[in-house]
Amino acid sequence: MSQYNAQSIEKKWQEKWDTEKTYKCNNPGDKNFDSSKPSYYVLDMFPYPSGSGLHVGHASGYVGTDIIARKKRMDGFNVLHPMGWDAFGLPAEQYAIQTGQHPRVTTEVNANNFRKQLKLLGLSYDWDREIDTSLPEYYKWTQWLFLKLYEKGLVYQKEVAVWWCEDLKTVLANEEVINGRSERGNYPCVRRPLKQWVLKITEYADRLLSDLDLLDWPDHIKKMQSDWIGRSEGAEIDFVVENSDKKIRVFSTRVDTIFGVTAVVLAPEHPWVKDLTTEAQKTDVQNYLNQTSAKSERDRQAEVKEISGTFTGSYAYHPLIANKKIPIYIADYVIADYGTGAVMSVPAHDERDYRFAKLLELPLIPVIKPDGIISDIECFTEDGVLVNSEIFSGLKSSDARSKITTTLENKKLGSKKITYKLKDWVFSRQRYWGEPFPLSFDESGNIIPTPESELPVVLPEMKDFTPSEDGSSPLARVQDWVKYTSKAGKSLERSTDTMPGWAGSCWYYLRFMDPHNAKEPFSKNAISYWKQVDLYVGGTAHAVMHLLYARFWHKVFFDCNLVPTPEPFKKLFNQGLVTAFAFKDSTGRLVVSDEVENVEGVYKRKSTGETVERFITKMSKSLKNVVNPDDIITSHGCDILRAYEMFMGPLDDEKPWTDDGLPGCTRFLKRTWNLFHDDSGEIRKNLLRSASVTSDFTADQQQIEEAFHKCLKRVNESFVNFNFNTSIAAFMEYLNDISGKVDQMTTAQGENFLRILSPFCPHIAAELWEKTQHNNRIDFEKWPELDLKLAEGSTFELVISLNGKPKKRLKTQRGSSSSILEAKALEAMSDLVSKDKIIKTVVVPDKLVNFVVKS
RNA sequence: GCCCCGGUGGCGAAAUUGGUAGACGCACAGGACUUAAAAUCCUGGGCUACGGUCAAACGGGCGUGCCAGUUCAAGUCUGGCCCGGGGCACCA
Repeated sequence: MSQYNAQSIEKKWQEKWDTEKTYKCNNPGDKNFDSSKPSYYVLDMFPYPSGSGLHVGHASGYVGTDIIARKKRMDGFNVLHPMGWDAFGLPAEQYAIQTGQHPRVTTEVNANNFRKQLKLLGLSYDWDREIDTSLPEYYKWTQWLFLKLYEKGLVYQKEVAVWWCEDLKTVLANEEVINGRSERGNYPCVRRPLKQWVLKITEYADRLLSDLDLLDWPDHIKKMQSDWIGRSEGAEIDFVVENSDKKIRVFSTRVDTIFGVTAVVLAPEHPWVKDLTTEAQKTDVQNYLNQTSAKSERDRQAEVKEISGTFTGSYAYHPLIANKKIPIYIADYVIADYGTGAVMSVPAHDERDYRFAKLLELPLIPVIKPDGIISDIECFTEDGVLVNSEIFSGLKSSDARSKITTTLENKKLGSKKITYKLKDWVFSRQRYWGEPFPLSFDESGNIIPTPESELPVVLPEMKDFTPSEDGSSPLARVQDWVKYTSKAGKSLERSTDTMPGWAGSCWYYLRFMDPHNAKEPFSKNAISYWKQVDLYVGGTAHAVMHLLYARFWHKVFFDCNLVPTPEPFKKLFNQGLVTAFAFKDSTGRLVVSDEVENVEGVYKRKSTGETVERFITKMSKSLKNVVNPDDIITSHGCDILRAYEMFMGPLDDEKPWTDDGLPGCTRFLKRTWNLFHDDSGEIRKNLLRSASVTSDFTADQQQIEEAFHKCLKRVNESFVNFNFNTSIAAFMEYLNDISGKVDQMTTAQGENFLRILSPFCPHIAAELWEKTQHNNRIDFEKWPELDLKLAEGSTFELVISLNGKPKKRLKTQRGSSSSILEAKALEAMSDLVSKDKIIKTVVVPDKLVNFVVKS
């Protein structure tokens, strides 16, 4: 056999790895655990096993982490590289409902398909650690950990105006609603008061923000998190209402503008609106309230530019100006659940207040002047110098803020305050497919946590698990599950809500450390060895929700002494989305890919010949532009697909999939195969382990050695930023460099090449390793040591330039002194420059000589 | 509107601290092998209404979105602008 047959090699090795458990990762305490090795935990964001399976986009991230895991093994680490299923949650349930099956069944079928696909990619997971968040042996510990949050007082029940999605028949978290529509399915959502379980994530807001500094994460992700947390420093100020004992509390970051206040504005939902409305204004206010509540939340957000509001008839006293009365308004630009739901309106220095004042013809009182420059802007929103502000006039904005706040504190009319955009996390869902809460109610309505001995609270089997019309949870229909008698003999009723899909993923990375522990979520032993995730790779889609929630839970565990680190994911890397081409016609209607043909660079609809426009978008079933890795593996091979996905570009770049580059990688692996085989298809004798060794390198062997170290240098460098495209390029270059010299190649040189190839293309490397008489596994071979001298070579091309423009090149010994370089360059340039015209010479050793001449 | 990231050949892309722009591939063109094709191998290439020449070799000029600046030297640094992608969006 001589031809490179990817499929048979890959099948052989995948079966071997499976039965041999080559990539099994031992824990401290296990028989084969090597405690002398340091740990490395590299994790993919585990998938929700969808019905459509993996596409080539998922594969690129998984291949990337696999390359890193394999390299780390060769660097002598114990590598934890696991995979599992994020199986609970809305998408799984929606899919089950659509296909008329039970989610338990679809989840299993889909997971089987995913596992099969992942194995076809040759990924070196320890499959013994596979987990499924929807199995009782897993969610028992989700419930157990939830009770830790409960014990810490971080769980409460509250009647809150929550996002309700009529189509999904459930409550959604703030993070799950985008512009008034559900993130999943894009259905309209409305605000609705419902009693819900809520987690006090706001108690951790400050730490979630400041601990971002500890993390090696991409800046844009950190920024998205800090924007979401939305910390702002300011003050709360009380405005005493005229003829009343009420004080309206407002929040402002611009206390320095307080002397410019011309109105106090409440959100329409503010609880005091009714009380503050005078008889004369009653109709106006009622009309306005009707008008705003009729607007759906979505409309309110869409009409950002339009401002509206009305007068309540009441007045409040300015806290710092004696006897000055300020009118009280209501307006829907003020948000009820941010800050205090009320603001002091300073039209001269705030954009929205300005528009509001223009609309209602309120006066402008400028109290801040730009520092230095004269400006005639009516609404100046930046910091400056105070004017017209009694004793504070002349102060800079920042100084004025602290001085005025102190004055207000002394008068007991205000205080420093930090406000967050982050809200507490609405944690219950009125759906079936999730973890039941380990909480019950006794006859007087007290909350009774389920004792550990009675965990898990098993999700009851239901034939019809569709959401209820009235918004109550489907579990409420399982009466004999809801009502039960506790071991202590009390008759109790269970909470019928389930946890959101995020619950399982809040701690799965910890379970992977000790996945079969029946006594605890993870052992002290395991967590103190693995500590935290060293490298976490996934798409940017989870930048806010999953990553914020998991950090929150982890911090609670840290406070409970369950984990040794304050953060779960040390380094985060965002793999770029692999997109695909799609087509639309002149009316903007989508045209499925298989109806389109390329006629000399113009895309046309096959049936009509009409020109269509190509654009780039996510892969989706409906556009028929999903590319499945299985197909490429069948037609080309897994190693070829792996090499190509990496060769397409840096791992964090977004890129559209095309087949165009596949032939290049196919040739690359064929050439690799042929490197180890002679023309008759026999394995080359000089590369066998038993080949005789000569003491000195021939000239060719020396060149092969230099080419190898040049290649190794680039491959090593690609592990810094995961731009593995340059690794593949370096391999190809190596093959070009040594072509014609392969008869001379030594066994050790062949071995080294296979070693550094193996993380990228593990099957062909394993096969050639075996064929060259090695009976161990290449996967645990030591990664070769770089010899920088060899990598750079003994000579270089000296560039000689004139006024910065390269003119000549000279092969030169590396390490030559500046004076030698200058002399050589001068001699070489004698036909172009005479020495007396040179006004300056710049010499960069091992690089170039530049002569500057007068023009 | 605000914030972040990016813009390099026909295409995907590469390029330490500023120091040979276009590595490595794809596609393309020419050649070798072949009855032929596939496969394989070799060769070529940024652009140029410049000089040169029958043609070429060769030489010049211009080139990393645009304009300016710093520098002996700019894809890389600085300022302004244009385009594309992403995030946030009445958060007081």
